[in-house]
Amino acid sequence: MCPSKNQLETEIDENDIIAQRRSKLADMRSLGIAFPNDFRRDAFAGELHAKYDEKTKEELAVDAMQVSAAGRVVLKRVMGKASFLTVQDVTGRIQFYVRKEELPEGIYEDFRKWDIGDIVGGVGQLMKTNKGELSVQVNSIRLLTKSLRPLPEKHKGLADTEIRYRQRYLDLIVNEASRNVFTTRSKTIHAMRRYLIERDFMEVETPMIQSIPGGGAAEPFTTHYNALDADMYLRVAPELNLKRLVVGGFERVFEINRNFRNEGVSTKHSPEFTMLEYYQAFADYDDLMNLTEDMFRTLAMQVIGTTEFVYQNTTIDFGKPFARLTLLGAIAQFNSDIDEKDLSSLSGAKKIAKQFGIEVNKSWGLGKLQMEIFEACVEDRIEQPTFITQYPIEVSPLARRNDTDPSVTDRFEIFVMGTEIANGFSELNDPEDQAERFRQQVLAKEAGDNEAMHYDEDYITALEYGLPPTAGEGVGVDRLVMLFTDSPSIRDVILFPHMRPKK
RNA sequence: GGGCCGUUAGCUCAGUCGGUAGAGCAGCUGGCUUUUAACCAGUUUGUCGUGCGUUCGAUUCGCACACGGCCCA
Repeated sequence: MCPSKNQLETEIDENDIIAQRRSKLADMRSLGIAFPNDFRRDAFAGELHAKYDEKTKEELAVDAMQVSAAGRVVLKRVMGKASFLTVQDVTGRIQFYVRKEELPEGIYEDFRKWDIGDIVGGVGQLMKTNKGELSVQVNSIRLLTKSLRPLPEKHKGLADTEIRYRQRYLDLIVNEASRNVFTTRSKTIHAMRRYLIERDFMEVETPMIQSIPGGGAAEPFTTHYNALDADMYLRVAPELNLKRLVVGGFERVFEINRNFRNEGVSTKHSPEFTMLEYYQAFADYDDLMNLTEDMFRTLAMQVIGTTEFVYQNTTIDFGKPFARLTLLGAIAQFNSDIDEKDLSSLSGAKKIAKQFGIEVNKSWGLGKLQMEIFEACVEDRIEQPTFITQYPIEVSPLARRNDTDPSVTDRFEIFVMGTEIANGFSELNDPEDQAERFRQQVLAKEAGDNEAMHYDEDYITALEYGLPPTAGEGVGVDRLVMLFTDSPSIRDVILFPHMRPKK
């Protein structure tokens, strides 16, 4: 009989270290339960340090506190009759002091064979060593889970980005900085949720699988829904459904969830990314800029404890009022040789676009040209948080027209360190205008723009029932976490970034 | 999709102007009852990413491919 593929792979993957550990596990199996689950702890490393680091050796000796702690062995210093183990749990590291004479007969000899990476539990007295390190002097120690594979190098850790992403668990075991990134991510999302709930927003979940992908200019992933026998899409945004909910009377809603865009991968783009999207009735884009500014400031304080932080060697200040510039004003401000007037005519804008080496597509209107020029000569250069407003109608098919200048919308995006962090606007609630904008999108799609939107008839119907005056915004959660954690790549803040399957 | 860089022991890395490889850590053996990346002595481990080519000989040179990273579109 041929061995299965899995067996083959396992065999190929084996080396001496794994074989030795597997043999140790076999010995454990022969003695009884090799993977026990009856050890209970009453202490965590981090709490022990927080509570007792200040106590002296003598004070601890008088108290003679008994604790039981558990975790993964990350360092060991074994001597003939006594040893020190550094054990890591979810809160940090605590040292175990293991003395042969305090353990039952024969246990110390077994213990000496345990490996770095094993999960152990120990019970004993809290004490301080002569060098002042808080430790648990164990009178009972058990191997709770045998680790068959050697951990990465104990000091330099795991550096190989491919392994860090593919085997994130290893990265998390070994690299404290990586653990911190993901706890910061969790705190950010928690604080965001609390911020909105405190302001009477209701959290909702809307479909990931949609028959018409809407709400964003992006190419969707496609799939087939067997039970309905229908081709479907993974959503590119929850926008249209959230606004349907506002039509339904939920005047403040938000969703923190994944969006999927079948597009390029880069340090700033992941095809599967997390977005906060929220809608507030009886508010406009100006209200949301104010809310965004306050929310970002609040999150920074709550999550990293300061509104001033360093991102890739640049100090970012969320404490000062965020700059606000119109799209055309920003282009003019960052390029002293460009005048807003030149940007306002099709011929002038084309000329400027060509100066920046932009390949002008014939189907582009003035608005698209202006957007391209902005991206070419402003976006990357914005460092401190800056709202850009008044985006052209052509590139904002769901946003409300400005009352005084109908060629632009009441829309903003906020940029930090050359990256768009959020996009919001007063919602277009005129169903007839929206229908016309959808028709323009369909024309663009037919002309070959894969990112153009579909015509969503039901959404128009919803608007015809009446969407109250509303503003909404999407916030790139991953990108915000990148800022808070000083991470250069979006993959660094996603636990399991997509990788090409290994062959 | 294009450009550049990388892939060597379980991990972190060196190296070979072409003669099949080393260090530290981890592992193993021995010693050590307050260590701190413990220490001391000894010791094991590699399809040098894959394939093809050039060559007497390729981990090293060339080409292709795979995977990853960064930049650009």
